[in-house]
Amino acid sequence: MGRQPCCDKLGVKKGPWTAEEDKKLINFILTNGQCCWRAVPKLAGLRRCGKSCRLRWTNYLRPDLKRGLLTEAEEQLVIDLHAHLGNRWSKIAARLPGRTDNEIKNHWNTHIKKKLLKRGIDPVTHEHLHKEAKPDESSPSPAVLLPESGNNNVMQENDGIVINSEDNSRSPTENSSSTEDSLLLDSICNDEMLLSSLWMDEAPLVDASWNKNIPPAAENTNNDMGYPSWEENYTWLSDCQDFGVHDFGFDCFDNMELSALNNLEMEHKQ
DNA sequence: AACAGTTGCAACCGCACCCTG
DNA sequence: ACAGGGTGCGGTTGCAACTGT
Repeated sequence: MGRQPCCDKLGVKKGPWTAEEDKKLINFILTNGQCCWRAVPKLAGLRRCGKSCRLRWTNYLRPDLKRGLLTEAEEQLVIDLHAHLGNRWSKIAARLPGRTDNEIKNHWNTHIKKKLLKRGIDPVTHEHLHKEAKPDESSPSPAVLLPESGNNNVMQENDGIVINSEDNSRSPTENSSSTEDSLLLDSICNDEMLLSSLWMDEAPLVDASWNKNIPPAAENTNNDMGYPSWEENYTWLSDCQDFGVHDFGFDCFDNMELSALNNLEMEHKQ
């Protein structure tokens, strides 16, 4: 009812972001931090809606993002958390450092859903689609099978939702996830308090460190959450952005002067 | 090589929630 | 208590890349 649109539809660009736009947004956020998103496009010189800027930043440009496919461990964790939380992707994403809700949602819809269906599991309820196909279901109450934590397969009862274990064919050693992933998974799956707190929405979010208005220089310092430093992320961005994040002129890097932007911009145009 | 079908992901849309005055 | 603005979230769409014929 008379609610103002988040942006003036006229003159607002839509569709894929260009390298130039990314650069502007990154520079702006790194210089000013995240402030009122509505004001960002104007201040950053972008013809985009503030919402679009926020989405682009949180889903793609944020330097603390991991790229690439989810590891087996992460995938299993997503399944586990989904069984508890349902389609609350942001809550799930909060448990997977460096992953975004959008990324997880996409991965769920394109990969995990199919995998579960293949195994005869309903991706919505996490219950077996064909009970008869599972003759040994003698357990009176549904149980949650948490992913391998070290060497113990933990069957855990939980709120009447069944999570099937990962493909039985997958041996623990086959789990290609990194030690970090395993530790993360272990810590989460073994932490009943955490699991219950997920229900209560009270647990501290793991990515809470990536927050508003943090000057890049401060962010650059070590954090005790073990997130990649800005230097590390810079490397990531270099790898992942085809236009080269070195074009961005992070002012937190001594040797990255804003003036370099212009040079690199020219480079990009070639 | 060309085309059609499929897949995967980035981005958009609209609603809901939260905060502030 | 209420209204309005800002932000976050989940669902959906569009399109590029990939695969099969």
